[in-house]
Amino acid sequence: MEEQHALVGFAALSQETRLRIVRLLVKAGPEGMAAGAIGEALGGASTSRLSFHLTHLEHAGLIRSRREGRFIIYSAVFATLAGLIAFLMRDCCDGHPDICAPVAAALDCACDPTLTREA
Amino acid sequence: MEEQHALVGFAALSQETRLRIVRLLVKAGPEGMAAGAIGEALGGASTSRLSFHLTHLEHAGLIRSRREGRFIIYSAVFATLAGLIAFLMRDCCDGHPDICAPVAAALDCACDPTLTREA
DNA sequence: TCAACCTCTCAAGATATGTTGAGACAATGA
DNA sequence: TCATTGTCTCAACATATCTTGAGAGGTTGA
Repeated sequence: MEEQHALVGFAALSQETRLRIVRLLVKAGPEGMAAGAIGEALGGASTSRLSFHLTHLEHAGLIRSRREGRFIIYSAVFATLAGLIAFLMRDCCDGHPDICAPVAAALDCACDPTLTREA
Repeated sequence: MEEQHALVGFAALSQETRLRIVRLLVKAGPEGMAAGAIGEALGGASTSRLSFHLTHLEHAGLIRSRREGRFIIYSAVFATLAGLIAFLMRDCCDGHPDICAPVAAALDCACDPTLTREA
């Protein structure tokens, strides 16, 4: 990931509505959610406001959309999220393998830790 | 980490000068760098501008400062960086352990993968 | 075709953010 | 004490961003 992409990504995440959308879609997984469902989950965001932020997030590459009938379904792009994290922490360990341990530990999810070494 | 802290953190990272400072300090490790050295590494940022962004980052908890003689040394706060990542990806794996694998893989540093399971 | 539905686009005002330059504070060594 | 060095604070301007409301574009089922 290049700096410019990272800047756009972090800017996209630095707004309350957008951060909530991303976290919602991270939880929703690849199936994603329709724009209307996102709006409901967020509780009373006007459609234009929601659309503005969804467009913003899509331009940042953090989410993607697909049409299903009259619904537009949004889902998180996990590769971009991974890229942001990688860009931020790149070179953190050069000569100091212990330093970024808490960062790795932050991914306290159910992932098999062996996955960390692949790809 | 709470939402408000995460928002402040991502906002701090969404500005070119600040993102460069953080990456510089991530590489510098716990020893950190003096404000002047940071300014030189960044190449021609005025002192007031640099100070503004350093203060901003410190308020966001992403860096900390200590005085050494007439120098002020800044260093990255890895726990906050870890918190940001954790906040973003929390619950990503519920029922889908394979989804966040690329995110974990993004931490392609020299860390011992077993560290991922600790703390 | 028509009405209902879901979502997007656009322009305008309010608010937040970044940059600059001048000046001030603190620490050092002579 | 004084000059020098390193860094911070402040106010003003320029710019970017968010919200709102009205309106329009596709899609569906009758």
